[in-house]
Amino acid sequence: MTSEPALLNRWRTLLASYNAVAAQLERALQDAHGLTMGEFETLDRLVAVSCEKRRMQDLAADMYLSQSALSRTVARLEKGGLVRRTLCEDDRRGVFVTVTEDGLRRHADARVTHRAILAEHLDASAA
Amino acid sequence: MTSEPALLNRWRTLLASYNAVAAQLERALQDAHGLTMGEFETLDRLVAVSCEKRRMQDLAADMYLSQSALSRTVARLEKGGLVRRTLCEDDRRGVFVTVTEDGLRRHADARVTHRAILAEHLDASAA
DNA sequence: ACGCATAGTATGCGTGTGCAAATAATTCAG
DNA sequence: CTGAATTATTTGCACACGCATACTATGCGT
Repeated sequence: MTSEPALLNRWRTLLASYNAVAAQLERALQDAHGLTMGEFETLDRLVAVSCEKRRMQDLAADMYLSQSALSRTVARLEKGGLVRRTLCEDDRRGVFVTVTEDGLRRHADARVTHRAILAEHLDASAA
Repeated sequence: MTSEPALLNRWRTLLASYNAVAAQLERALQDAHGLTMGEFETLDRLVAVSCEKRRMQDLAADMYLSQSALSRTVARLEKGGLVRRTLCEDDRRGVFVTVTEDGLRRHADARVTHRAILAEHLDASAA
């Protein structure tokens, strides 16, 4: 059990760190690659297992986004041609999501920016 | 200088911790007190120096919110009667913000919820 | 006094989000 | 085999946010 003021302190630190980094990330990814942070994180997770198709719910599982937000995020990515949604034949309630060639390229580019921002702003706001 | 995978790891952790706690906080504060996280944080900062009036810009300084967001947040708080905006006589460009009696009460109530959520969810997602 | 650059706040606009309800497909009781 | 309960995803809606811009008030040079 942690003391109350210590908890508050940790929260304030977390809040500050997160917002500092997130703001820069959002801005940089948007300006340089036209991607939301959520869109990039989604791509990042998809690419990590690009060998296999992933269902929406699998994606949602280790994402901080709500199901509805994820649905729309994938929709945007699909509209941009970075991702494809295909019906799951086994269980037609499910939807498979796969990264396209374009998606792979955009992700590779954005990844550089992403890492750069982390290196620059995550150390600065370290705990 | 930190290694690249380590940075990524720290970021993922930060992301997860923040979102876990923030989501619960937002929900709890909203359900129990009709307050946004931003509204509560604003109140919290105002109450901390309730002896003195604070200008918008002073508030903005140690807040993660943009100026426009802060402006609207204070506007909402004012509409709810938790806060009062008065012109700064010295420099009439500035606006002073003060907490009302109602604001103090609501904050005191919400503070309990706030601390409880932190205690419950901040340790769980500790680094 | 006048105009011009600057500071402090507020507002129009578009966007992403979460919640709750809707839709679509599957499973299971009877 | 039919209808209720369940799972997977999408959509209607309202809201908070950031950016760029507009608006008001100071300060300063002339």
